[in-house]
Amino acid sequence: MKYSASKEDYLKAIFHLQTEQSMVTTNALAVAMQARPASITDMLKKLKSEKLLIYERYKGFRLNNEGKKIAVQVIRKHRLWEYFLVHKLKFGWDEVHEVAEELEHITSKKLIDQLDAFLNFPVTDPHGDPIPDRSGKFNSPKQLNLLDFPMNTPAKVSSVASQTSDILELLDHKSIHIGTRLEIRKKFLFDNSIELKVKNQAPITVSEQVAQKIFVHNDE
Amino acid sequence: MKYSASKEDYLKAIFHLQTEQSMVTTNALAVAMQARPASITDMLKKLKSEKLLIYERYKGFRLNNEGKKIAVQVIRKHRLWEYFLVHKLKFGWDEVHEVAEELEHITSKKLIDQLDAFLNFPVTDPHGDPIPDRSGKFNSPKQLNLLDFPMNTPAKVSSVASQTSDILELLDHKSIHIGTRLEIRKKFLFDNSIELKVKNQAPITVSEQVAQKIFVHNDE
DNA sequence: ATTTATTTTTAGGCTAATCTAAAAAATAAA
DNA sequence: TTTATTTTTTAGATTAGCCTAAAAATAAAT
Repeated sequence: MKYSASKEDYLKAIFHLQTEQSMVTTNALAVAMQARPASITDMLKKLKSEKLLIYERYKGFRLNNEGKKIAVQVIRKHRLWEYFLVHKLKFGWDEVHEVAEELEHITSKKLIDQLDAFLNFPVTDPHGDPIPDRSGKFNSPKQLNLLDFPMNTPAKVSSVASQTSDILELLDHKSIHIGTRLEIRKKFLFDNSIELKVKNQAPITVSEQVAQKIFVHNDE
Repeated sequence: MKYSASKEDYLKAIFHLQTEQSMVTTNALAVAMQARPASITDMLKKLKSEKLLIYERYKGFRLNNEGKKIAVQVIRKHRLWEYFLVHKLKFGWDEVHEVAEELEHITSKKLIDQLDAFLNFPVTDPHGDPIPDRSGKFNSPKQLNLLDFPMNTPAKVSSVASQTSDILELLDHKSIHIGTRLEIRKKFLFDNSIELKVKNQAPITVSEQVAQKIFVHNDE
């Protein structure tokens, strides 16, 4: 249950890649890890023999549950440390990444749980990315129209579930992009349209069809 | 100006050993590092070629100024993290060492200086050992009878220079232990006895013989 | 459906930090 | 002062994580 910093970095990188492509390729990981493809293959064999991922040569790979669990814990540590650096040590949000890359490999479970409590269980890091809780559950993105957290809670756009130029044009026109912070102001039962407030803008309304395509997460 | 965790550990261990014996031996370091003597010799050659210590084969070794400087910075980091763990994350003083062994190798200078400020520039770690400041200066323990800092400055017992049961009984009776905070109230020139104030206690007086055995450091 | 290009893997090396076993130097003892 | 003991160093391996260069498998193009 103890992995080298390097292995943890691989698991984390694979985790991020496999949310985009369900099968990850050697080359993609080589780019992400800034390493040569041959090195990736070496490490894949080790991670496979430790039963952290499924992998068949020439066919790509993906984490299994065990691998995901570890990756998520590393991500949790990374984001909690970033939060600590910004909110307690007065770092700028743009200068915390490198330091967190080191801190995320400290192994004490107690350390990270106490840190979490000390920080009051934050749900988003300084870049707005969700911080998984100690059981590994993310403050997971939800469709804007199905949002269950209360009105006026700050939310942040994490993805758009359609890449058709029609919806992108619409969102672009309303200045809604990945990362945009917004709040729900009102839901109209008549047509399930939603009134939103984006910072420094007049309130805008989106239809149910649009809201279905926008994924947001809690961002308090 | 960047050294591996392993090298930092060697420098730190040598630093501690050379306060006791001015020339450190391969075997002594092997014991301290829990490694075989052959491994020590290997590393000594590397550290020598990096100009961190003086070393002649078969003759022992000691850190030069550059080596000491690095060792002290590692010790500073270790002790600041211990302080953080105890005072902010509610660790017990007896469970912080291992975690600090990892944290001390994080390389960001800014991190450690911001942490220092966040903690309000503490001068002693949870074990009562002095924390060097950012320039590397120690708040070093002094014999209670030779104390040069002003009256009523809070001081903290860092060690007792004798383990005979006679003196331990006396100190125990007066509730003076390692870690006890006290202030000097008065020095009597007649017999060099000293009047002390320990928190929540009536003032007490100790003889010169006792004061000589008590080492304290500044603890404001 | 071959040929060509790309991707991935294998084969063999390198470095840091460790180890064991054996040789050499220093120290202690007879 | 020679011999024995202890300490230290050398010599040669090992492991993790990376590399380059070449071979093998897959994918793309004609």
